[in-house]
Amino acid sequence: MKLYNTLSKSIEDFKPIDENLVKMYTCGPTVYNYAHLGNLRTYIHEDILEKTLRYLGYNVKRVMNITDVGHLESDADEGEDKMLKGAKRENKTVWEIAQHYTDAFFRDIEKLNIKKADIVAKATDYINEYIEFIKGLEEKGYTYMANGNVYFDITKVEDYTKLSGMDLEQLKTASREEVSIDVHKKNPQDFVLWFTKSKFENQAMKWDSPWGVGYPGWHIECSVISLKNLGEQMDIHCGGVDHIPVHHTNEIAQTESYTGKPWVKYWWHSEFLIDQDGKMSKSKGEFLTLSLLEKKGFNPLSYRYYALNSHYRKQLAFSFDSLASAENAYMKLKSRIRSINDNADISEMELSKEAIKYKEEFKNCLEDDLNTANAITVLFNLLKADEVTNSEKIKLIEDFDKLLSLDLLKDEEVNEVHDEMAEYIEEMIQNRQEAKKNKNYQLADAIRAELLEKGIMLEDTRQGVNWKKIN
RNA sequence: GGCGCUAUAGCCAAGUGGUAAGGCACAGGUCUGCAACACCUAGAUCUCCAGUUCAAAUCUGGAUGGCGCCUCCA
Repeated sequence: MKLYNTLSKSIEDFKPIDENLVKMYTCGPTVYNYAHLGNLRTYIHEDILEKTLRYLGYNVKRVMNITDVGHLESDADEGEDKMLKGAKRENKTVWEIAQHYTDAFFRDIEKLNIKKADIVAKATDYINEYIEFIKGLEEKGYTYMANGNVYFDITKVEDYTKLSGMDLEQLKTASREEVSIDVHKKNPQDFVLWFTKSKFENQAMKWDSPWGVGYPGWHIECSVISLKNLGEQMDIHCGGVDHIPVHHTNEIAQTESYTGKPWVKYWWHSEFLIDQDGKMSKSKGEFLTLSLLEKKGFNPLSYRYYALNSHYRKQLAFSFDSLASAENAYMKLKSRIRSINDNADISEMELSKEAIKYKEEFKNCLEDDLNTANAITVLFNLLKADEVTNSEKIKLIEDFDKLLSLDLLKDEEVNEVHDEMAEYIEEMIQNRQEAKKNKNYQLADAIRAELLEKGIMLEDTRQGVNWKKIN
């Protein structure tokens, strides 16, 4: 399998450290608000990555953190704590906020058919481990105290910017004006490992530590949670591109300083979903959520289809028009599959050479740095293929859908109506057929119009009359 | 101010040296009393300029547009 590695800035052959187990870490959500569509796009592609590895026969152990301890707006200890801000807004304790949005997150990913990570770790469950970790860094001389906070000294690290490829000298001299500067830092890139100074009187999340009562810095959780659950080295670390220059860079600095070993073999980053106004951002306030899509009548899986139709390393510009077009395509795809499903004999087990060719093509697309758009094209080509039998098609679609997770073979119960209603519909159809036979088309059309008004659409097919519920 | 990504038909989007996948929408057709469904068919020389090459959307240089990062964010 070929995979792009941010560390080398090139596509590499994927070879896990231990061939029997792929260790994978994915940065999870900060639970002070709902996940937005951009966040979810990343989780969809991470899901594809994990499922592709499993599809190719690897065992995978995947860890995801839930950030439930407050992040500040910046290391300068300014702005507002996010959890606290959420709590104030909704009149709840920070713990309630965290629980509420954690639950909402898992509901969202379930609707999108995203597999839950094997291990889901809450940041607040690892406080003692953070303290041990910071102590370890302190003993090795990587830290300093200033203004009550414990800082990591990046000048002690060789090649601090190896992931981002940025030039530290340039960063020093040319920083944007709006960025507030923490005067206590020796170097602008130094970051806080443990805070004891907080401007927020009612900061609810506090723990005792050798440096005083306070709370952990925001980079530390990913390092410690991964060390605890995956050991000192891992294969793939995932996240959004925004994490490259700061969060992941700092994770590498502290983790490799702590263990003295190279940490992550492949860094995997997903590009942004952008809005008409640019990047979608939680802190901007207004943002698109999955439940908003549902309110507008979209199927969550249409969004999954939409996301899979583009590449994870390319920005995607979101619009309701293109989502609607994706939903249309997705619904048509499902209905085509349903029509072949009706006359397929699934008991047949052996796949022909022709059918296996499609399976290979599908696999090749995913092995090519997760080219999901082309994988879907293989699916469309399969549907059109004359040389493949219907039962083989169904078998292959079942196989593909283990990965795509678009419920391709699942029939929605769109036609669920009361028995009385069903009887009524059948009766009306009979009446209409009768009218048609008598060439009374006016009556036939009137019946069709009447049913349509009740939300029932008729379809005259070669096999007979079908009806379906709309809206 | 610095770093980086990107530009393909009305829309979404693959393709990274050999003469443009796929989907949606639209149009034409088959079917149908009509409509819808389904099926078939048609449709772009790849932002612009210059260069490398027998050959470029695909490599190089430049221009222009869009976007991201350097602040918490996927």
